[in-house]
Amino acid sequence: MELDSYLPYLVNRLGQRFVSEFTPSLAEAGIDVQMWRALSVLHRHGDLPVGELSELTSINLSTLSRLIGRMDAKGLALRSRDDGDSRTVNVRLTPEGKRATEKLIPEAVALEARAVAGLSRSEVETLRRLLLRAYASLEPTAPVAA
Amino acid sequence: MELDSYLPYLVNRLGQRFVSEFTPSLAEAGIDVQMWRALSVLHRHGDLPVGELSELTSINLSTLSRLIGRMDAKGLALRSRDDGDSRTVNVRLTPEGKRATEKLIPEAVALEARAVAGLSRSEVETLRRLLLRAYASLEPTAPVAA
DNA sequence: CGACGAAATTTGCACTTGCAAATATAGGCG
DNA sequence: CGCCTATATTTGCAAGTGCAAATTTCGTCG
Repeated sequence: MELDSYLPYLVNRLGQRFVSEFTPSLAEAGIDVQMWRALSVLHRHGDLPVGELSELTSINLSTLSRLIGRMDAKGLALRSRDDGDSRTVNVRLTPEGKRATEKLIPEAVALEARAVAGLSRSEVETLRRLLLRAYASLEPTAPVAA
Repeated sequence: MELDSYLPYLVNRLGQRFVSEFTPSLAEAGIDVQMWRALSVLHRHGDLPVGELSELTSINLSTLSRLIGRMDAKGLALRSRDDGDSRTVNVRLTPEGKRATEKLIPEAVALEARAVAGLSRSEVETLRRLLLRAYASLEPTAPVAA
């Protein structure tokens, strides 16, 4: 195995760099990376059940459950039992959560811009598409030729 | 910000999927993801000072220090003060550490293969190159147009 | 040579994490 | 309607994690 061209290595290394570069911006707002992930997904998708939020953020369910507790305590998000199926708990951003998220977006955009500074527009598009395809290809539900 | 095409999101999501898909294989060997990262980098590079290992694995120094302790306890790696500069501690795989790593490589390769199953050889190459360039572009030492 | 600031690593501490077990609610069946 | 299994979420527990402070050694300057 050639580690230097091993895809999981390259991907996670870049991911970690995104994290460590963004952490300082978040820290100013008293937010950590996991919380940012939840906030940005909720901002994009609106109310979500805990389980779906877990899938969309790739945050472990039990971890997420406690994270939501912290977001609640900070006044950034709320829980409410679903009307239809009350096994389900829906999470929603508070206005303050929305504001906090939007305040961070410019920095997030700037970070991405910095990462792709050396790439052409079409290279960026290519990168996105390939990441999406690799991700889909690892879908746990239907990946292997069963 | 369009989250669904936001690069840090796509990258970290794929990275997390690599992790969660590989974790079971590792668990059988009593190894966790961080330990695997250290093992594979040491396998590739040979002896390394803790600091360099930290950079190459993207593992926080203090975390890594303790991780090395665990690897030592498991008989997978050894520490030794550097001959030249004894502030430096070098980490080395034991034969058992090397064996354990090599035993896992086929599964790691298979995972990568699964991820790129839908991509052509040249698309995979493109993906690698773009990841590398984005990574380099975020180099903390010389990134911003100062 | 002894003192002083820099570099590499480790440790104290408070908090987060994931697994597995527990809880809460649904929905189907006799 | 009550019971049993499945689904959604939370919690107990035993680690793992990162920041900042402490430790160890180095290299230089007076």
